[in-house]
Amino acid sequence: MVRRSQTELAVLGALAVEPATGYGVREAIKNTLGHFWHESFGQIYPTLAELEDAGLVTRTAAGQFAITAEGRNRLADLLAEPPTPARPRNGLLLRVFFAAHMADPADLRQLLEQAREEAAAALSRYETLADEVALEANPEVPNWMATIRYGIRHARATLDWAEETLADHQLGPDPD
Amino acid sequence: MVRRSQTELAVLGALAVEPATGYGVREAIKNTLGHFWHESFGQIYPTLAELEDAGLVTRTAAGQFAITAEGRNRLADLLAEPPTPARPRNGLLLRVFFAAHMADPADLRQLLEQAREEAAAALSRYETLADEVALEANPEVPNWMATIRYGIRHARATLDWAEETLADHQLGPDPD
DNA sequence: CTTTGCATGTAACATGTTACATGATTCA
DNA sequence: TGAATCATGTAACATGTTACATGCAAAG
Repeated sequence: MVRRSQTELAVLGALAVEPATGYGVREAIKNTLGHFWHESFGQIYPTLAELEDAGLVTRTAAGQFAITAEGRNRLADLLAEPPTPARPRNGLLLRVFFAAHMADPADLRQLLEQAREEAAAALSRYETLADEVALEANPEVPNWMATIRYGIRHARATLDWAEETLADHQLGPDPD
Repeated sequence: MVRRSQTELAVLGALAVEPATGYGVREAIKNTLGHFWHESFGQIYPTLAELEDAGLVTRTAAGQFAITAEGRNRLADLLAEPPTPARPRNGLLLRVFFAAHMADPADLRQLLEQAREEAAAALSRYETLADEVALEANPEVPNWMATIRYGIRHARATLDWAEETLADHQLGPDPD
């Protein structure tokens, strides 16, 4: 039984798409799951070692890790589990909530403007990503697109909220 | 210099609103910041002890913790810092992304339905909360409302996404 | 009088990041 | 040949949760 079930899920999932080195698993996660998931090497290598011990992955002749039949079963089990509830920790909202205690009201404006810029940037990254993914020939594409659509909706929610809140505080949009 | 800057910010912020016991700080965070922030006792008590050592809070005669002038300066400094970027870890999207490897396609449907229910429940909690907060006589109310509006927009984004995705997979809404 | 809520704290554990050490390969 | 990228791993640290121990006060 391997702990770290969420990391385990991410690693097994990545290897279910295609075999990869530990480095490659991290690249895969960074490039394709990057907008909603993160793993560091310090998590990936120990997890791969444990998965190998448990017979859920093996090393191929080419020096890559590949998922085993047992690994696929384990992956299916993990996918059926409800997501572990993440405790909320939103640094942006924490600051907005206590904004009355800021030294300078401009601090709030800057915070909101930065949130707006980041959301706008995220939005255009998602649009590009959606175009790229749509071209791939893979039965998993609909699911991948669903995660991108989630990103788009939430980025737009943040963008609209930031603009609304800027207007609400009569700080107005950046005139430059 | 106290580490744990985000916990420090949450605790100082709570005490800037009004003095409280350690227990009360946790209640305040749970009740008012609950939808976007979380702290456990294991974080709060050591942080309060460090804040006291640093002269940022003191114990009142009534046995409560109160923020000092230095504490308010520190709070203003922390509020001016950009939010520490949270590494994304969305267990729902992780499962959706790898849904092709689920044992049973109904698992995806169940996942999405649960996300939809949770978002709907969150939405109605926010509506209630907004009504309550609107009645409070406190200059911070506009900022508090802003955080609730953020919650509403994001809950609605999740709700719409879940319904869209359920329809997309031709699984349809739950007929019961 | 006993249960619930208020209150404080710690120790063990789980999780996760960062910095470092090391070396092969590729490409300019 | 030198820089960048691929590749593996560990150790120290930071953060955060959970379970436990303890006791008081209020309410029923």
